Amino acid sequence: MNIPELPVDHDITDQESVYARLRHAIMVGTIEPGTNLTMRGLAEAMGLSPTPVREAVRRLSSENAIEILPNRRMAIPEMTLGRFEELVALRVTLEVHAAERSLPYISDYVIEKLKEIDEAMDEALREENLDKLTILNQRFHRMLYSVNPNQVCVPAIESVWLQLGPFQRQVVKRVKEFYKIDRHKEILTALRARDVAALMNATESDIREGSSRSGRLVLTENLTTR
Amino acid sequence: MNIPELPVDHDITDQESVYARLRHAIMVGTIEPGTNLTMRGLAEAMGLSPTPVREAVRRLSSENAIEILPNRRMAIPEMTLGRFEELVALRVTLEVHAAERSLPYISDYVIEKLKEIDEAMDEALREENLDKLTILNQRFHRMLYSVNPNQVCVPAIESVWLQLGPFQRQVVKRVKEFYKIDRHKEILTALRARDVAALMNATESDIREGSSRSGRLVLTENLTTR
DNA sequence: ATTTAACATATGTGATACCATTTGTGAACT
DNA sequence: AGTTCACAAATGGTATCACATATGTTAAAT
Repeated sequence: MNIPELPVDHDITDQESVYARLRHAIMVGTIEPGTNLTMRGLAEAMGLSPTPVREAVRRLSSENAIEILPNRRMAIPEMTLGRFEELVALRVTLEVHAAERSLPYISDYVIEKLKEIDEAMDEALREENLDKLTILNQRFHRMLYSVNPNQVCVPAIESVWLQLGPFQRQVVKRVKEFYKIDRHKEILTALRARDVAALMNATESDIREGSSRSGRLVLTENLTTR
Repeated sequence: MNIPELPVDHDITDQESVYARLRHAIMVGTIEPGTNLTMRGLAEAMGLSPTPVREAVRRLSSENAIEILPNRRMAIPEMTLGRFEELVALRVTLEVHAAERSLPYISDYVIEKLKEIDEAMDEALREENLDKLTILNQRFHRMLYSVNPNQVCVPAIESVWLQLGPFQRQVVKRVKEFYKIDRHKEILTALRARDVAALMNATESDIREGSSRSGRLVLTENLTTR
């Protein structure tokens, strides 16, 4: 298993750095669904004792990113078609909600920042750098929702991202086949016009086209090939 | 501080029992907003070493039920009017979504079970047993959303409950002043009729009237008295 | 009397040790 | 060859200890 390192912020506890590393790895899909994890294995892989690893893993289990089996062993959950549909539906509901409640707080400065992220995404797409694409896409959405000063839904949204993450890698390869219209451009237009309805529409389309269709295809293909 | 004990399920780890106890205490509002917590304090209060307590507390911090301060100390977050409005709005969105997606899986058996819970709530209201009322209300909603076999939003919903919990105690006393129409009866009627629109409406009204109005009043009163 | 400095106490963090349980392996048996 | 049993290794769970940092307190200095 390959858990990418992350820039080490000093003055951070080991537990938090393990948490950040695992979270990142899961979110970009580095760890395959069904992978079994062990405290000691992870600890050794990161050169730490099991103690901080346990705390990080427990946190991720509470975010439903890691599944605790009845044997007290841990694994990255498998994806099923039913669960996938529910997760995408929840993602749409949560992100449309978050976008709607962010609009009143949007500034031209933030719109400019979002445009820059979107341009970087175009480049990542040309380079076919899928990890980068995933990260930037999440950054785009997170920044939008975070302009709401009392924002409370990003954690819930990220939990959904975490649950879709391991499955992401299989899906993202297909994105180019499906993602014809750039919905981020539509989101930006809606933001500039302060148009709630258009914003909600664009957000929903972005999510649906970005992963829903291709994800469903991958899952149904897997079913037929088995 | 008073952290109620919970029925001890054997074959459960200490970490999980601490987690369950703290979670329950927070959710019914036993612990006041702003309370400072310490690992060793909690450990001593529960007769355990700090290790399992740390893991439980970390999980709750990832669910935004416990706040980790920059000093590495922990506290139950204070409530503000802005955060409260956001939490209620998120609760409405999530629970309306969950209810909608549960309806197709509803059976007469479950409707009967829900009716029983609702009747127990009527009794708790007569007895003015507010803790029991809170627990039963949560059980009612959780059971409804859980009939969806691929359900993935209950954890997100419970995270919101956790964040509203500490503030709950101040609010729930007022509920009688505001909660005139029994929306649970409306929910049951909508379920029996398999009427999506009515179900979503009743769910939203239930949440709004159950806590939103009285909560906002408490918060604005606090602001003026300070 | 107020502020500052020094010291004692309390707290969070992480490594280690020990135990119970589970998993893995290999030999004996059918 | 397949199954079963016994033993070894691995793993999770918790307590304890050591260390660094933060907090609280007391005494000295202004």
